[in-house]
Amino acid sequence: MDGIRTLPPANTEGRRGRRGTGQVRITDVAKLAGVAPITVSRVLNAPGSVAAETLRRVREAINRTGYVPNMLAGGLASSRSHLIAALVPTIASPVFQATWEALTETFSGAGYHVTFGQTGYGGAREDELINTMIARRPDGIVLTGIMHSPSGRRRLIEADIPVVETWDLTPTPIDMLVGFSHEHIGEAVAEYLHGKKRIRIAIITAADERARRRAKGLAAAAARLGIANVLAPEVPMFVAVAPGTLGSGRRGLTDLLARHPEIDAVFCSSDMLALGVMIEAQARGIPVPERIAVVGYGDLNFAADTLPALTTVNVDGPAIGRLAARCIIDRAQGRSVAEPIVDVGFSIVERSSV
Amino acid sequence: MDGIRTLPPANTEGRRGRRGTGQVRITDVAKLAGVAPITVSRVLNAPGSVAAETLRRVREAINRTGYVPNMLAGGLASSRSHLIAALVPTIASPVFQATWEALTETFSGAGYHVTFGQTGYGGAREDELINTMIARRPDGIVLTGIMHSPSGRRRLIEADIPVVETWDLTPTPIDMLVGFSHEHIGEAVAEYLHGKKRIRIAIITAADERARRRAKGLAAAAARLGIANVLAPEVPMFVAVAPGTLGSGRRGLTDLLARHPEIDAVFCSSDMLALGVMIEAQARGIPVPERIAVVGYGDLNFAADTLPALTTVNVDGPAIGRLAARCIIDRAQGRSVAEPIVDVGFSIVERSSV
DNA sequence: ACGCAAAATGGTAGCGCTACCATACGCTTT
DNA sequence: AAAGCGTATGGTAGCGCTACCATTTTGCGT
Repeated sequence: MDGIRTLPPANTEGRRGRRGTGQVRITDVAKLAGVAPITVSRVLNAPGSVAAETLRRVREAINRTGYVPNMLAGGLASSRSHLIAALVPTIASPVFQATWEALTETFSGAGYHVTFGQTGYGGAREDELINTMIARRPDGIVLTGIMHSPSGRRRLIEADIPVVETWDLTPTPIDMLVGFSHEHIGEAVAEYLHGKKRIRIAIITAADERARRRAKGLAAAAARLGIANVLAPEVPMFVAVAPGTLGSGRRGLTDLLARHPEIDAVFCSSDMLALGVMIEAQARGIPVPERIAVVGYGDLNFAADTLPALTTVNVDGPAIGRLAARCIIDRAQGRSVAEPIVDVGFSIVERSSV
Repeated sequence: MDGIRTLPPANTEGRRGRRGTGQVRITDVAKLAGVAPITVSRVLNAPGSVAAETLRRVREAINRTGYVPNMLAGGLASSRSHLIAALVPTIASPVFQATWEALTETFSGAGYHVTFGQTGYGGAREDELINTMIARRPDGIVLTGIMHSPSGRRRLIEADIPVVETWDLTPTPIDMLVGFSHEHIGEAVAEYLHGKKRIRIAIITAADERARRRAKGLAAAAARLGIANVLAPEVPMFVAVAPGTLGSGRRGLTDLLARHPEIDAVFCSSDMLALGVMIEAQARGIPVPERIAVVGYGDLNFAADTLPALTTVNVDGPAIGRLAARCIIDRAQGRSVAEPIVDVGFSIVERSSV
């Protein structure tokens, strides 16, 4: 690939006084290529505006010197850091994985680097994180969920950085929004299970704000449909620490069965919880779906391979990532954003656990 | 918390010519507090060197103006970006999750922000990523696995940035190293299964370099122990696309059973694959561990809750993260690193699937 | 051949911050 | 009282890059 040997840092002044890092600078490349520094800058940032022969000479000088641009300096000078800050509950959650992947990919293709900040599920460190992120002057900020804290909202607005809220819906976004309604999901699942003649629906949910809203949506619809409040006034619920694990799914079913032996369906706030429920059911010899139906959320890559295959709620994660990135890229390039609020919807994937 | 209203950007020059972002700068804060800009800088970076009363005045001015430091400028001036670049195969893998969490946490406590770059499991984009990372002048770089490409090694060395390779072992690291031996894990599992009288060991592995080395270690030890080559010359193996999923675990067992019905143990390159194997066994009515023993890798948070509970290999991920961060922090603060090469080892967690 | 626009290149002056050294002021030491 | 020292603060000059405008060169129509 690059058989050319790298030249030693050719700055004649040795280590250049006491400051700086002694690395190759744009002026070193410029000298070697016999052009002005600004021309090297153009080769890197707007090669279309440079003559072919100059382009060649400069590129050779770049290879020879092993020059790597200093984006701190570039960002300071141009007010464009080519950095995107994404605030997420946790980086590793499989539910968001596809979204962050698509987001990163789309931004990457447009020359941006995405950096993640983890707020934790409670969103406790959100305000603090917003500050450290703004300090790096990102060209855009992607939020998971809508921003509630007024001080956070104010800081984001004052920073004058394009913001996309994702994975939720609100009539009053800070700026742009790509998401879907968690309440609607709960309602749709209630209606779906009602259609399958289930009348004692229970919920196992992680202590996560959006999961709770799905639960609320289900409870409301269940009451409206006249189910789940025949024997008990409310939908039986088990709340686990976020993020939900297989183990908490098992414990959830155990607990629900002890308190409400009559339940005939469980809606879980994640597929992992649902898998736990099915494993606990198996351990107890309870047939799924005959005796108890199970519905997950997330449509993770294992959902189709469980025993029985898991019926779950699918959200088009990659679409959220792509669209969110698109919003910010458009805005950064001065184009107006066609649809600043997008509802990507959801679907129930019917398999064998209901 | 902050009931103080934020002042409007108080720069008298309006938007300050055509450049800049029109935001609050350190000089604005300095003017309001009646001190020199450098004193504000000290309040933020070395508060111990500022008198108590000055500290108070400056902090009040910071709150009043809503000042957020510009780290691009600060990093350029001080050659310290307070940024750490971590190159990982994929951000979302549960196997690494605890490591990246501990890494981020440790760095965060020392005032650094960790930014991730995803190389993909093949490490295809590694070289390219190294360049874009170096362009941001991080104060340290954390690699997953050891760096093989000579051009990558050269660039990292020339960039003169502290580097820690993790999650693997080599006698010739670029700089520092925190990891363990994948070959040893394979050998230990072979010996463990041999001790349990298993003599027909098979492997289900993702197409990941380190997973392959664990497999090799197992095969070598199996041959040495005189097992697994009685009927077949080699250890039966099923290779799945990385990262391994529950589904590929199921398909792996199906395939192995068809080709080698005599197998009595399976070593999987991840707990998720192992769970798939156990589910497929259940679907076929094959008792685990009686007929087939299953060993996973990763000791993920669901391993104790599967049916039967999964015997697996545990690696102290948080320790790797913490130690790697410590190495770089020590180096950045000019301290010499006590142990530049650390082997954190591993352990086999015995549960019920063997 | 000439004028004029477009294309290519360069000079200068910052971007917002901190390193470096200088200064001012108290307080102790001899 | 003079000298010396430590502490707190400030002035100046960059860090390495790009915006902005000026200048030079080229192409092209008439």
